[in-house]
Amino acid sequence: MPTNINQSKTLKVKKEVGENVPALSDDELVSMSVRELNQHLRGLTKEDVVRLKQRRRTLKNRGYAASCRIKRVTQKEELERQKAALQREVDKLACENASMKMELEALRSKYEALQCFARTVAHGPPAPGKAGSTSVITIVKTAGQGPGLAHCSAPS
Amino acid sequence: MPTNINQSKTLKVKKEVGENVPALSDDELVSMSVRELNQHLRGLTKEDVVRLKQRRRTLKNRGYAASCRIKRVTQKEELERQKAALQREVDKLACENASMKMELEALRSKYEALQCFARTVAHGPPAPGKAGSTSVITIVKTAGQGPGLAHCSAPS
DNA sequence: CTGATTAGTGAGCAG
DNA sequence: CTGCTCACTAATCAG
Repeated sequence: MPTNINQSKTLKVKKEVGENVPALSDDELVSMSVRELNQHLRGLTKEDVVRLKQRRRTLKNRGYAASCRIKRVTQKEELERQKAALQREVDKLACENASMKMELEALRSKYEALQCFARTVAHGPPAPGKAGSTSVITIVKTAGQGPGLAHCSAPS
Repeated sequence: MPTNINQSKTLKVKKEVGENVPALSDDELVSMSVRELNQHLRGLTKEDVVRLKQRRRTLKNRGYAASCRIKRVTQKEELERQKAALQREVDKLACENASMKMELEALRSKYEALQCFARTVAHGPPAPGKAGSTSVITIVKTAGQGPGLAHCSAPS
């Protein structure tokens, strides 16, 4: 609203001064180089020159303020984006962590079972009771792994 | 600047109308209940009432704008705070993850070593060579753990 | 001088 | 009406 007022005022004044000035629009004025501006400034009252330059400054400021607002929301969005990415990474790591914890526990069980078995065979070397050793191996196999124990359990 | 201008104008007008009104300050006017305001409104021109109410609205708006800006920066700080907390959690989880990975690998080594040992004793039950079994046990002990293997390795 | 930022202001929406 | 937010403006800062 105040912009329109200022604009119409300025246009009026310029039309009174002379019709060779095609009543610059805001867009024209704001996107004009300093050199171009000086060309349009020829033959104007010192007061009009000041007025026009001030209008240009105001228009420029309007754009700066808009940029500032856009930048503000952009930065905020960027922050939220980074936050979301970090949250995803936390979830991923937590998941990996949980599965590794399970894997570790399973391996510990297998290890203890194998330890039991080792103790058994170590204590009774001359009499490898088929029932005892086989049962231990069976339990171990259900714990998860295959090749190592399977190979180990193979009767020789 | 425009605020001061408006203020002085308003004060002037009120002083011209009557001296019973103690020339309300901005703070007084803005922090006044509607009931209190109505008391101060008695005996004023309809125009003055409108002017005073408008000034109050403007002052209120000034406060609202300030609140809005404070809220904006507060929210931004909160976002950054949360982001930092998530980053810390990521670091913590990544650390845990790495140490668990190492633990898992160590346990796997121990497991394989024990597997080797078990195979050895299973293959040669009647001749438990002290050197062979002891050497395997020694290797396992360097891998990390103590009690399980130590107990297992105890010659019986 | 140019561009960015801040506080104040009115418009306008939501409750 | 109250409170909040947006766009605009002038003032002011930084380069």
